[in-house]
Amino acid sequence: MELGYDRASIDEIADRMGATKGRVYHYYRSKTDILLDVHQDTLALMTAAIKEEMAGPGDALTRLRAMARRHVLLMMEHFAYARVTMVSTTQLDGGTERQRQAVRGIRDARRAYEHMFAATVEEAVEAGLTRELDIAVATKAVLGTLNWISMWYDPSRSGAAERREALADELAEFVVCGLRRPAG
Amino acid sequence: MELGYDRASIDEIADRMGATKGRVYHYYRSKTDILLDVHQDTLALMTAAIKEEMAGPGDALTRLRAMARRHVLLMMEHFAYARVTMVSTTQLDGGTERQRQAVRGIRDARRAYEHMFAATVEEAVEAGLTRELDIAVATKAVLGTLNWISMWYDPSRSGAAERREALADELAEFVVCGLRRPAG
DNA sequence: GTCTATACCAAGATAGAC
DNA sequence: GTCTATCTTGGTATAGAC
Repeated sequence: MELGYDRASIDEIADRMGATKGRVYHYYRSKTDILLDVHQDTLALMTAAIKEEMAGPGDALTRLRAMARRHVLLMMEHFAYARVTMVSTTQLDGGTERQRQAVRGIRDARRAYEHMFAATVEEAVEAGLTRELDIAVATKAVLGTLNWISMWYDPSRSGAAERREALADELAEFVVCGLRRPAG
Repeated sequence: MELGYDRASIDEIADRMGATKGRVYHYYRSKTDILLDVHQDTLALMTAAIKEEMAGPGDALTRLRAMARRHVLLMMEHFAYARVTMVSTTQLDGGTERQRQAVRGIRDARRAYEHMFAATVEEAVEAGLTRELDIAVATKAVLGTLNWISMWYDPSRSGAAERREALADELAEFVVCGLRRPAG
């Protein structure tokens, strides 16, 4: 989270655990495997939560708002994971076959995650709740608003639960308004 | 753009120039200096352009739309620079005093850049053009939508000028709608 | 101004004692 | 399961010929 993948050396990681390399390598075969694990855990956690919200009550825009809110709250709550997952997405590449397979799995999981948002946007469009828009681009816009949190949120500064709720509400409102058909 | 800062070795850079290390080090004292230059050039270019749009005609939301459009078009046109600037923002740290000073300059320039958007959002709020919102968060939301392009746009795939214009319009519309006071 | 050759070091990974 | 010691490599940077 603080240093990025490349700058975070195994020695540094071990230091923060109050240990040495040996311990790290007892649990992980390689540095890449650690990163892959972080991605998998984060995606699994967030996918489960968003799937829940997606199945909730209300029309498509109401559910999209709930998904956005939840997404923001999860990112803030698990900020270290979220930030790593966002920032190092493009750097995923496996050396061994096992790792390449893991990378493919992660890419698929990411696509599936984004697709939950895209599908809900599409539903909103078809229900006539939105202005005229391109579904793919609108989905990127929504996720951009939400994911960009990983670039500016500082958990040590605004970590209070109420503050997080307020941020989540504000950003959810922004994306819903960005899509919604103007009244009248 | 393709590999990120750490993975892009000087050897690789030289290769793509059809040269060797020697040439690179003839023009740059260190790898860090190359990155600092990319940041400075990008910020200078974009700041000049957005300042223009900011001084344009129309109310605050109209100008914000123009700024957003221009921001998107610039990011796509200078995509390699834009992507590097976004992705490596947090990795800027200077070893020498000269570099630390450059980093400070870049941070200030970034703040000033963001402030142009924040000031225009504030103007829109004060003119009563927006719904009720937190200016700082709304500005982050706007820039998130726009900057997230650096994570998904593929210039080799959708590089046609009309396509770029359409993307810029779509995203600009999204952010304006995200802020605007609902009619009625 | 550009190259080759090389110094030098940080960091990933392993071996083996305890 | 954890450590220390060590191997190995890739990558930044420099020296100096052309």
